[in-house]
Amino acid sequence: MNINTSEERLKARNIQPTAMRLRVLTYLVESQAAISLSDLEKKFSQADRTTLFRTLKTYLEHGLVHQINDASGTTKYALCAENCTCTYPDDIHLHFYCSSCEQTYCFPHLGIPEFDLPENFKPARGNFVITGQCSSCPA
Amino acid sequence: MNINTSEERLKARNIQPTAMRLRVLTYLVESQAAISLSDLEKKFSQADRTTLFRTLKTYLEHGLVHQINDASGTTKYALCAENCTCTYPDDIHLHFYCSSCEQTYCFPHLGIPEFDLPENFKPARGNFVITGQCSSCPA
DNA sequence: TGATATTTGCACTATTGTTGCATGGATCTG
DNA sequence: CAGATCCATGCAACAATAGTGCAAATATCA
Ligand SMILES: [Mn+2]
Ligand SMILES: [Mn+2]
Ligand SMILES: [Zn+2]
Ligand SMILES: [Zn+2]
Repeated sequence: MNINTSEERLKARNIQPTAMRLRVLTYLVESQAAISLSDLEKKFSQADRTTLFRTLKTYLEHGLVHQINDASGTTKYALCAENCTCTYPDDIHLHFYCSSCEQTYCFPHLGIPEFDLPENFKPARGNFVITGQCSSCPA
Repeated sequence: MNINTSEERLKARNIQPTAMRLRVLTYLVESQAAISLSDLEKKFSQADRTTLFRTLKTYLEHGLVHQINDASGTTKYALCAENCTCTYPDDIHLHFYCSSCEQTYCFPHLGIPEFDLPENFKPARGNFVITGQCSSCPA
């Protein structure tokens, strides 16, 4: 499947491509780091908070984005790879939260090793975050 | 250093052993899983929320407990090993959050591998949580 | 004992995340 | 195209968690 436009990308995940959803997706594509709901509020100040919240919720439910719980207290979101299903451990990767600039980065090439869980512990999802200082911030 | 009593354990971390702090520590020792502030509120309903909040904060600042951000929305706390300094990656371990019973487990024997971070990314702390179903919950 | 420092309790505040409901626009069906 | 239906949006309110300011109580020290 070849996805060129934002509209096609939404349709591929069975998301109705409304004006707002297209604009949020464009913002996500352009962002280098993961974004939060309050980031969206700042970017789209004319739109209602609830609409943006539900936009992210819809994206999440349809596997367009994944959720990141860094130590910042606010949930962040980042685009999934085109054919990602967010299954553990295949599609789970490391995240890095910079406590200086408060940006959260995806490291998709750093996969998560399989942990040797005790008998009858069934993994479903994973959240792996390293906190520290990123390369853009002075030591 | 040999730490037998709760009082000694607090003093070893330079925490003044008040009555409340001793009771909370005992509860932490007895707990099999990580606890939240609201767990403490239920357990010690006579005490003020703020006191319990600040007790955990003090424990955290003195390295007696470590903080776990599972996906439950509430921060959890668990006792550190006696000589733990919470440094990455030495003292960081995997946590498991059961979405059925909402308990959070420490797996201290499952260490965290060193990730090959890009140049000039300086790790300081880590939060590694797998969500799923624990061995006590029916499939 | 009196002075000083720490701990606790109460009342508020802040932030994030979430839901109910009414409205408006899009989409479907005949 | 008209009417019915469905979905997205906006507004308001709510809930849960986290955190602060300040004064009273308690412990510690000289
Ligand atoms: Mn990511
Ligand atoms: Mn732990
Ligand atoms: Zn940074
Ligand atoms: Zn369980």
